[in-house]
Amino acid sequence: MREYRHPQITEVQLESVLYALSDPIRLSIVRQLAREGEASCAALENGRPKSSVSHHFRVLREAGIIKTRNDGTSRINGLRDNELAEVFPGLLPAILAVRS
Amino acid sequence: MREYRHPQITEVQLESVLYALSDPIRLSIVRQLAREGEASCAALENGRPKSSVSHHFRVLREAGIIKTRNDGTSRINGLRDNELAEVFPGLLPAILAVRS
DNA sequence: TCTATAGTTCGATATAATTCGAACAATAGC
DNA sequence: GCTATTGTTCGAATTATATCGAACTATAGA
Repeated sequence: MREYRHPQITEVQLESVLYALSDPIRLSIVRQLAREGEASCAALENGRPKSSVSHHFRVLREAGIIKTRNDGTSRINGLRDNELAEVFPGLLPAILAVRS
Repeated sequence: MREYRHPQITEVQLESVLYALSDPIRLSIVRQLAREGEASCAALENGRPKSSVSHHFRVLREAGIIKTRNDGTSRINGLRDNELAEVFPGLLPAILAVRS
């Protein structure tokens, strides 16, 4: 599959990040990535339809929160936490510190 | 007018806060409140229809981000920043630190 | 009491997001 | 090449949000 387009971290919008993280499913995906590091989409599906999960990954990716790379038939997702810390210092840690 | 219902700070949902702040108009209201302290709704209208602005204040209030009290014919709004810091430490400061 | 001021609420419309099945695409392994 | 595995994309239905005019409520002040 083709590569994804990830926004430059400098063009990431605060509003888009907040919106992306305001969805419980997406927030739980981000929490899981924070706990476990990288993960495939399948590892984060939790029984939901693949198309729905794929949609949420897209929102997170386009908001600049995760990066996705190809590995065989899998996509490996990871947080862009270091980059986010450059433009929104403290934001992701503050969110992840909240009891799930 | 009757009093508003404000959620207890302990029942405020992180997702609701993030959602409320993901709207540019609401975020700008919050930034303005952070800069100037308390303000009436009218002071934050910026030429928008009153009914639209009222809607955004409601979203912010129900999310637990602002408190509103009556003062004559005006409502005075203020951030619940101290309370929010108890449940989501560092969140609001991280958001407000971002260049508008 | 009359009028102005400040917001809320209602209702209708328009726009956007979510959800998920079905079809499709890309890779790995036999 | 065939098949299984992983996801993506499309399309359609449902749901949620935003927007804003109009009617309404509540208070202040003359």
